Amino acid sequence: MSIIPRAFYNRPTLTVARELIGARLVRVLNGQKLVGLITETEAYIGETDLGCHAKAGRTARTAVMYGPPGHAYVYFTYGHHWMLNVVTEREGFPAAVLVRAIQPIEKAEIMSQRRSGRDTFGPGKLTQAMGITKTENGIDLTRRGAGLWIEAAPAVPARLVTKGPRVGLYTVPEPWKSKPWRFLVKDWRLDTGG
DNA sequence: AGCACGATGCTCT
DNA sequence: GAGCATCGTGCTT
Repeated sequence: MSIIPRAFYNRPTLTVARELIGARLVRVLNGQKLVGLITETEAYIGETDLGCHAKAGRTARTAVMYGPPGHAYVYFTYGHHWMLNVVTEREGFPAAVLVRAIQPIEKAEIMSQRRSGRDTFGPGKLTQAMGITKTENGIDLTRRGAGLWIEAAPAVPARLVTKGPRVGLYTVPEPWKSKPWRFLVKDWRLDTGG
């Protein structure tokens, strides 16, 4: 399988968010190669997007979003959960795609164990299933070196993809709160042919 | 099956 | 010191 190159991420964030649906998220953990298909994403686009962390400008936390595309932006929230994002657009423009759900397809049993048998559907759940924490913040997802990368996969046809408002932006003002910048697979599941 | 709420700690004001 | 791109439990229907 081929790693998705940096040029893929150096494009409009909405395009990247849509095209990451179906891609293979790969994580090497304790010598095991865990793989999940990305089934849900959200776009966060620049300082003018009041749902995006970069709305407050460049800070220690958001610095990664201002860096080159194709890197991981991992942050901690609600006192419990790690969120995995992929930095998009040109260096200097803060934007990223939040990976909200995966469908485990290789070593699914390991990921299930790490979740005590519960599902991996949710942004904080997939990072727990794949062992992604602040250690992975800032790593280059276009190389295998750090044990976390994204591989290309067959395109998911438009009829299988839905979009809607982003989740959890309770206090974000309109129009940002309702922008249809969330992409997800219908029925939460891709046909893996077996 | 759905909703309400508490957990829990980091980041920014 | 408040708020937060969430999750799991427990209670209600």
